[in-house]
Amino acid sequence: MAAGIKEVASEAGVSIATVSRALRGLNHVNPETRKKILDAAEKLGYPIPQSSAKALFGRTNSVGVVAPFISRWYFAQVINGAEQALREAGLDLLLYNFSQLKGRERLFQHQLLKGRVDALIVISLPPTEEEFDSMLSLGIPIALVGMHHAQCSSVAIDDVAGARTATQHLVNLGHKKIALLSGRPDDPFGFSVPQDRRKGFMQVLAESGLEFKPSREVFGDFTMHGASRAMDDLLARADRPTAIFCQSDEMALGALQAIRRNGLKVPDDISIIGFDGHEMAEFSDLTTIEQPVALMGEMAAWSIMERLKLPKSESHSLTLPTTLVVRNSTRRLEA
Amino acid sequence: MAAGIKEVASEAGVSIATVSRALRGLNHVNPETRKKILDAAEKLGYPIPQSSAKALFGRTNSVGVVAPFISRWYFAQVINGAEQALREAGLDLLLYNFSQLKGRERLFQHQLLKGRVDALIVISLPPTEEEFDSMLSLGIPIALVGMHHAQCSSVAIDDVAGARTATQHLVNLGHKKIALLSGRPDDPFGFSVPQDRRKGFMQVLAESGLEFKPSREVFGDFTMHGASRAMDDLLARADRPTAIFCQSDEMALGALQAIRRNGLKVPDDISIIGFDGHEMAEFSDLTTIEQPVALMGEMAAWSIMERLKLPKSESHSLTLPTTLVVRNSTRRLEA
DNA sequence: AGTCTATTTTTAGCCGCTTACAGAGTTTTA
DNA sequence: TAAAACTCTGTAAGCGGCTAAAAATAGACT
Repeated sequence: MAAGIKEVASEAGVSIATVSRALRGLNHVNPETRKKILDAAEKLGYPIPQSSAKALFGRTNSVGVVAPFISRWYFAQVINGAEQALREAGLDLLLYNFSQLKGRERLFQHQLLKGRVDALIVISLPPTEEEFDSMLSLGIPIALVGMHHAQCSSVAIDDVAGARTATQHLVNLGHKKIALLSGRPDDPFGFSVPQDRRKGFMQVLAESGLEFKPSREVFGDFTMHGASRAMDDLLARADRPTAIFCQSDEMALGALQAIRRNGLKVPDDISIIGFDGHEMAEFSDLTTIEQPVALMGEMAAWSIMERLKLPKSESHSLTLPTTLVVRNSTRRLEA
Repeated sequence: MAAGIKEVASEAGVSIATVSRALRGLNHVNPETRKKILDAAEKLGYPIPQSSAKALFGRTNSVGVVAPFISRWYFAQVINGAEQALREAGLDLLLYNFSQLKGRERLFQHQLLKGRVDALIVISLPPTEEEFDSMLSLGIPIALVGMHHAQCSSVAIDDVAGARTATQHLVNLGHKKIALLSGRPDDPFGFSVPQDRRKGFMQVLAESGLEFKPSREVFGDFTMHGASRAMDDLLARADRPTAIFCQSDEMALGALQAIRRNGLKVPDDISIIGFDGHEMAEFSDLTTIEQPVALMGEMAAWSIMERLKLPKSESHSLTLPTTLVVRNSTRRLEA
């Protein structure tokens, strides 16, 4: 039942060491001997070397994926992409969710990773420098998704550019009173995404000679609920905007509902554009900026797998393109 | 840097064994000695014993979560719930996705789990009896989510009952021409969900003396895209139904879009009810049958953790309630 | 045959931690 | 007061597989 390397060895009539080498395809093992060993392993149904034992030598054969959320669309997609690539390569995926944890605890958790994983994929979770050092000190390859950092590989999009495209789209349609639906003003995680998307928005507004009124920015917490409430708030204010840029599709969907609830029509009364390329955007006919989310997970996985193979290889930052997808939630402002 | 149990031992001036005992709170350790050890560990920043070494003794301190998809809403929710509960208990979560794999490969993968995990949570993935035996032979606690099986714990809802409630709701509103949006007719996974929900639907129809026309059933593959196409198909047929029961919210959302695209109004021209309690249902004003998805993940985790503690404890099946949530996608049929 | 490589296999120790067992010091029991 | 019973700590043997170094085997060449 519990066929270990030992049983295989005695079955094949060789030593454990020889089995180990044979099974891993190392050289210095006679083809005949290897065949004998392979047969023995087959016969005994010896699946694979127990990984926890291998782990004692540094190779755990698994990589950790760290994310602040795991059921939100964006994160689930990235995780899915990474899982795909990792499993194909025979690597296991350890899932770490840090949504609840703060400060020291989070730091402590990084210690938790010690010896558990060969590499780390960190999704959109901006650590403090201190935490980052803690992670780097693990001495394992790290790939970031959705953000960049000088000291490790990363895959991300250009959020500023994406936001510029989105905003420019609204400006091109003749909109002048453009609102912004942001994340939380007091972001507990310190994400750079809301800042970057806000920056792109502001840039285009400024370049177009449009004034930005603070009263046209509301905060939706990157959730549909939050966005829905924020939108109610915005619509209640005087001088209603004719268009709105939402920093995420999920917020846009929440906003959409609020707009309809308030008796307004999209895009007749108000144009709305999202950001992300959420599956649901297509079905809500939402104009948006698409980013290749699952692909980013895959690429992050490939990146660390390459570093795992060639420890010498350098870390590199990739910036993937975003695409403006125009649907029927935005349209030219009637004169 | 690499503070192991050894360093802690020499720092505290005791043997490794004592450190091991002290750190794990076993008895037979002098309080003073324990304090000395704890201090030493703290000082050296010794996080926790390296788990791969512990794994050599049977406890891997991690549980596997097996699912056919991980980015779909339902699965992501369950995984999230499970992760929550597991992390709280200090257990790691290994994610296994089997969407691509078939037959023997899947079986082989189960072997992969050997020695990697202390327990297994299997989400809505109905294995063949053979595969199931393979999993059971791992000799570890297994909890099923979304289905039941005689030989292990499970958490699920009563899909038949839920479907009955949904269908009854439509019948009560006076609908007679009720369509069904199912999964795939040739389900590659053999899920029981589509069958059960179909059964509940059929039961109520029969009990209400309503005839079911095969031409009123279309297949949406449990995706928005599939549902959208299926709905186009259905609407093109003669004798349009006045109501439709979708076996999942995601399909309902796809259907909703198709209905609107075809120039019809919900609920004026057609009533639609979904199933699951998808977050998006609320924002699309979709009547649905809600099930406590994340909770099911949590309960599955609790269940196996209990079995991990008390190996003697029996496996139990839990059936959680579903709730009809009425929104504005269904309404009384005008006479 | 004897010496030297090249190739293949075994021996032995180790990875970091657990745990049975034993030993030393203390306290309870008889 | 000696024996029995605890407490606490250390010793050492692994867990299951890896790997450096030693050993054995096989050819090749003087």
